[in-house]
Amino acid sequence: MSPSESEAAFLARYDPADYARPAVAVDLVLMGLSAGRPALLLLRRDRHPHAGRHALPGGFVGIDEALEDAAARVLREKAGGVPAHLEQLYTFGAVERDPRMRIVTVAYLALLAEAAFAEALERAPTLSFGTVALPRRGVADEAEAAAPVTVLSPTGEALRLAFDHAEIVALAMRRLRGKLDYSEVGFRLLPELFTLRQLQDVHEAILGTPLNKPAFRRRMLDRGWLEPTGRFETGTSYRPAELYRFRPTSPSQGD
Amino acid sequence: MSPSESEAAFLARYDPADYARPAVAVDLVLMGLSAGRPALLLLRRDRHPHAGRHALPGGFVGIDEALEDAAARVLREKAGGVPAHLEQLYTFGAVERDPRMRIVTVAYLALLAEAAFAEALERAPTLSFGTVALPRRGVADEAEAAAPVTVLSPTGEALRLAFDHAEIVALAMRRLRGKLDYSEVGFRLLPELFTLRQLQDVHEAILGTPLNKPAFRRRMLDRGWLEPTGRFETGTSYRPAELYRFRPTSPSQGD
DNA sequence: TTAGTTATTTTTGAGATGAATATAAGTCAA
DNA sequence: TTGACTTATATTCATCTCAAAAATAACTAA
Repeated sequence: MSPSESEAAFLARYDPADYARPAVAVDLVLMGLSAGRPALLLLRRDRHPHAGRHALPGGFVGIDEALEDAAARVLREKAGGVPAHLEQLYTFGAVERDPRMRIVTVAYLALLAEAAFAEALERAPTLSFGTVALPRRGVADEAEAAAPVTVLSPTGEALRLAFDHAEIVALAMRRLRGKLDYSEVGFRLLPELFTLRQLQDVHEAILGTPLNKPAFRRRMLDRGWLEPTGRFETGTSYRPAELYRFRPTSPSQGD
Repeated sequence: MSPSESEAAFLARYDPADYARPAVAVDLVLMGLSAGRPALLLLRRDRHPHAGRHALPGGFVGIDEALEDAAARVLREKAGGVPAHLEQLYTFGAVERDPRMRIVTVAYLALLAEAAFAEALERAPTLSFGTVALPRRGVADEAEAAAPVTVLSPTGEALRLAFDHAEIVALAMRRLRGKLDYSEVGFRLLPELFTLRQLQDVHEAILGTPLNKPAFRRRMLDRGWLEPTGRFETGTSYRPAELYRFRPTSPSQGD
């Protein structure tokens, strides 16, 4: 091939080396809050392998489909198209992670607001529900230790997850915790209008630890992300709190 | 299939659905320091597509090869087996990112100590060298803005990178910056024994900003990661600094 | 009107950080 | 040998952040 050959000519006879290829999939950690606890949406497998265990919703990536599009499609297919914040987590590629064949899976974290989470559970009756048991954020584990996460069924038994999905869920929790304080992920779990107490509840649920109230509100307000609406919550006994709205400041990148 | 069928029997006749699959590759950001600046090792492409541009070293993932193993293999093949810290960055899967065929690539960050970096450049004569021009860490860009990174040749011209590799390099820099202060990546760019001034130089090079010396040394020493050796640097004019060694405390996870 | 509960603000103190200064330890040149 | 010079290291002080506590405000229910 001469270097002056045109790019078009080169492409025309390009022969894609055909070695055996791993399959490429996406798996989604559909996370929301339920009764103040971090919760997941799972599918119970009724087939080999790992029949009877619970798995993350996922699907293969189409040959003409971008990774993000595949993740969005799986979200639509499995959770009925509820709105969610999607973010790539990590890619898992151990050789034996699926006994059927070699599958490389790109894990995504999908954050659903509480209403969307409940709606997904209604719309898709095959989805089941698990809460994440936090290993109690000890004092000295700031350095995101490899926290072994346990997923509990609504009745409180520990669920066995299929494949390496427990590892994926653990990573999702770790990522969420790590980003919570300096990114906007916390707001993705809330409705559009929310009180500072609700925001604090979300943070406490994810961190698994109580937070100082005045310090938390000052920090959040100083961030410049909160827009007071002048409206107040209703239906409460006692003094109603002001409702805020999330106002993203900069273009803000996902990681 | 009856649910009581044995798993082995099921696997025996499992027919892996054969849709067209994307190819899976790994690309490595080989990063080190050269003369106090962040630097990269690149390969100049002599073929279509993007002939003449510079690309990250990479390779396809074997059907029986874990992702990390593929990354380690590429490191061996392209950089002559120098030691490096390897860490998965992100997976890029846009449909048209390579005009030849659909390739999903898992990007890895490889950190080479200064000696290893120089050694790789010697051993692999096809590798070329670029420094990363930092867009000067402005005051208010703490929220990892999408910093457009420029890679410069040794003579100072801007290099054009192939494919989406500029994006990958930008992400690598962002990740490095983000983790620098609370993880051990800074030490991966240093030899086993180093002075506090060298450590500070590494941080300043990556952040692109000067740091307060006493505050920096206090912070680092308080981390508990530094083990004084009682030995001192030699060959310097003026007072020699003490040599320290990195001592990882906890098992410490990668991201 | 008063007790009870939660929202919000203010105050206080501890700890981390940045800047400046002081001291120590080496080389080099006279 | 001495002193100038340079850098490492230690100390001091002011500032800032943030947690904890206390005080105040706003509402409901009795």
